[in-house]
Amino acid sequence: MQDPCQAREVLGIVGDKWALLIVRTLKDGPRRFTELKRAIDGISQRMLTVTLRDLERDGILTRTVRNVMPPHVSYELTTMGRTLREATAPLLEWSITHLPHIDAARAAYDNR
Amino acid sequence: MQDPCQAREVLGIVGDKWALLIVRTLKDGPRRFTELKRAIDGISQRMLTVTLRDLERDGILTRTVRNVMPPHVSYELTTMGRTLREATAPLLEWSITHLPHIDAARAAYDNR
DNA sequence: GTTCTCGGTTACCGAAGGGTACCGAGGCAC
DNA sequence: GTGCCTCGGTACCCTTCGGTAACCGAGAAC
Repeated sequence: MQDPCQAREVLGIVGDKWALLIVRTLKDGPRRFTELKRAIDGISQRMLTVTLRDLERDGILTRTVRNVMPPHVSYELTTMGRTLREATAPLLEWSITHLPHIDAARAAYDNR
Repeated sequence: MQDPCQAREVLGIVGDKWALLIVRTLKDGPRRFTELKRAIDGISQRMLTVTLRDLERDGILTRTVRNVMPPHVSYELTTMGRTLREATAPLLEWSITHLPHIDAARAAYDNR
């Protein structure tokens, strides 16, 4: 790993809370906008729109519009997106397994 | 992975650009404040202070002060911090190797 | 005595994050 | 007709994030 400082700007994108969760949710295939909104608890409509747009711009996922009414827009990981998914999986797993430890550490810190 | 939504708040911490870079920089042992500042190109003094404090609070690293003058403060990963380091390594590596692809995708998107 | 160092803290302020209300067009019930 | 629903997205607005710059205190170097 020769230049971690150049990675800074990339981390600004993929090291985003919502981006990580979106990529994770798309791991099993394409999803529609509203499906993502329902699957990712707590994300607002605006943040979903904005983050999807950013990820599309960066080539992580594709956006496919079918011109029907009501609108049908589906999002799917690109090849690069799938490699990103693999790279982020350990971090997501870590977050879930260590959530209680972090809560405990934080409580201990705040009681000092 | 049963509850990705609870992971959201954890990701708010560890999925932070600066936190990822700090954890990475500490992988080879303790570092002093100014060493970190020099190693992590582009971080401001304020963000280094704030992020270190958050990571200490969450039990990712320890802060050791030696009461000498000039001050000597060193930061070191905890056991949990080292497991986090392992979980984030793939993402950092991915960021560095895919930086050019992302730049290209973004340029293509913006030219549309 | 002036200036440098380390490891911060604080005030200021612009930029970015993020929630809510609203939109448009078709379908359906009545 | 008239309501009201859905889907995907935007406009508005407030709040937090985060960079810059100034300051600190005590020793040490010049």
